[in-house]
Amino acid sequence: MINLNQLRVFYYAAKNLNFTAAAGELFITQPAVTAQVKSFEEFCNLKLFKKRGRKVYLTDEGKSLYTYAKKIFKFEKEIENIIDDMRELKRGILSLGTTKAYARYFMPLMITTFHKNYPYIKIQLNEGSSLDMIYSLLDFTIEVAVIAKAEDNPEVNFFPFSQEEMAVILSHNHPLAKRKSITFKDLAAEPFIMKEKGSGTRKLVEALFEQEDCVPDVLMETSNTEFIKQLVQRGEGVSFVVKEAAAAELKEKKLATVPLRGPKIYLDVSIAYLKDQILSPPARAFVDTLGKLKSEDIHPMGIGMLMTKIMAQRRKAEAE
Amino acid sequence: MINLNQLRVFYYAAKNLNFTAAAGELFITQPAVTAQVKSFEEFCNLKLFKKRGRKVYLTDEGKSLYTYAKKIFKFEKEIENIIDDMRELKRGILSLGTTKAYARYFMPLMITTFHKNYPYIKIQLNEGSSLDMIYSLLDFTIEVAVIAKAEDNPEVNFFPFSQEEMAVILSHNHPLAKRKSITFKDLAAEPFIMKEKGSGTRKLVEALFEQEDCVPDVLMETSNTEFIKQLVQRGEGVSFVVKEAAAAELKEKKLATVPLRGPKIYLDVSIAYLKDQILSPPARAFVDTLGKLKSEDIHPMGIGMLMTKIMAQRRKAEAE
DNA sequence: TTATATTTACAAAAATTCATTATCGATTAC
DNA sequence: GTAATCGATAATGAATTTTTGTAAATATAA
Repeated sequence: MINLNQLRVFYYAAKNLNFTAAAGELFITQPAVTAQVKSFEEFCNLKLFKKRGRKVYLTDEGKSLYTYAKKIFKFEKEIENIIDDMRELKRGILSLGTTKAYARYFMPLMITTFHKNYPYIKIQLNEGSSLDMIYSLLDFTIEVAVIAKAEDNPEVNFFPFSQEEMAVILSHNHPLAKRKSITFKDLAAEPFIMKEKGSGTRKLVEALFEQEDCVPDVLMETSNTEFIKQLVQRGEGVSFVVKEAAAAELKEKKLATVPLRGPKIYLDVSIAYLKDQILSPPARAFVDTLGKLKSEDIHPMGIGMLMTKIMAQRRKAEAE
Repeated sequence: MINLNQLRVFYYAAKNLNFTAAAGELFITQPAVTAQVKSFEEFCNLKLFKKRGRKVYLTDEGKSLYTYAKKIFKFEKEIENIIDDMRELKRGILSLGTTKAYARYFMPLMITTFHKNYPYIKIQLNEGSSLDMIYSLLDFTIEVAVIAKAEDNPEVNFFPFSQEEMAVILSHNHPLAKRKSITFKDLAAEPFIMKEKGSGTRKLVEALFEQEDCVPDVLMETSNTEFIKQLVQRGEGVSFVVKEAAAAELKEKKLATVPLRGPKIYLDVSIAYLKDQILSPPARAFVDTLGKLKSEDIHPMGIGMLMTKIMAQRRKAEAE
């Protein structure tokens, strides 16, 4: 195994053909160069320099080694640049995970914003239920997840980030659609389209039914919110979803909603990442970006408001 | 400047994804690996490994660095091989210098013999007068010269190697050609074709004329022995050359020779290289090869005898 | 030519880096 | 549940590297 410190000193000495100049570049003294070159020559069992008066030349052997040493120190310089780039977020990978709803309604904007600030960071976005994403955190597939706190996990930190208003959705001609307000007891009598296991929404729905001492009549369960909306639209059943996810259909009167009796229901959305895990610079930057949005405002704030806010910030930024 | 020792430890740790195994490969203990990796991470200001239970993984940043570190240590291995090759004479350059006469009559055989023993060593053969070759030694163009000791030089070591018999050459119909023997006094009366300045032969000739208190009537001087022989053959003058260099013409009766009165005259041929200069392995090997030939025999021995001897050795070697 | 500056070599001492031992805590495998 | 595996930590000691201070040789300039 070569002593690469000796090789480095040899390289600088060979480059300059002057030990004193090499010492200057290496920020050491000249005797240190002499000593290291000597050690390296002894290690190689080869003379690498020949001296004539106070001038220094490479032997043929020295020339051979120099051409290879050059390559090594070219790569060293590359590595230094890469380290700097990674530190300064000019290079890197951000592995995110989120739920389908967020992926569709919120992440695109969030990510383009992030990408504008950090244009050299590649983004990998994984989708799945909140629980899936927790597993992905645990097996290092992703570093940060934007999910509902579907299930607590001792190894994962959750930082509440936003609250999404939920809404009952019904087909437009559904009998309940005419009511002023309803309760979960009412919903228990209807076929219910439930989100899949591991979903944060499902956990919330189950809790709400239980609160009112009733059980949903689950017609089917799926992870696909688009599918849920279509089934509800056809009058196959009712469901309870993030309001923003059905905003378009509600506006276009394809779906109906009725307020629940009592306070509005929100789905807590959190930023999640592993406990005791130092985040990579890209992940850190992403979390900070989200954190900044949150800290400046009062809750509850859902996707809709956040989007409005982000758009406003971007317009402002572009105007400057 | 990266601490390449730290990079090496990182590389082995990343390769194994196991600090203890890396320690084993590096012949150090595991705490040393932990410490070096930690130092390197601190230097980079980046986390390079993530740990889950007692398993270790690379972060994305670690993966980036690993791909580059691999390249560095691939080159390190190459350098190690080159060093070994150079030490073991499986690679290298032999820069020789010699006179035209030797280059033509002796070196080809000498070099093919050397090349058979050291097939991977490239040979660079320079030609010139003995003095030219001394200058080439001094400016590092060549490392070893096989020349006459035309001029002593305080920086050059001369090791007598062989003695070449000299001969007066005359045109076949030259009046002196009929004599039983001649002296330099006789030659002083004839137009003399002299070798160029710096030539070992010239130095010898001048000394011999001086010994007999006369000066040569120099018709012309040249470095080209072939040219000398042609001029002599045409009867333009006489000359004094290494007998072996005119062997063919003498045999074919194109040239005549007459013995000098007194003992035979020899031109001393030496191996020369710089004083206090450690020879490169190829040069060392070449000098040793010549040295071995010399030490086994009694002087005087000229090119002709040496050639015979080398041929005999080679036949013997081939028979084995 | 002499004086001056430059450049490498050498030796001893100082400083720094590096590795080891011993131990702990966490995790995994049997 | 026990033993084995693996990485982290701290104190100690060894090895390496660097510096300081000269010396010797040789260019450079006056």
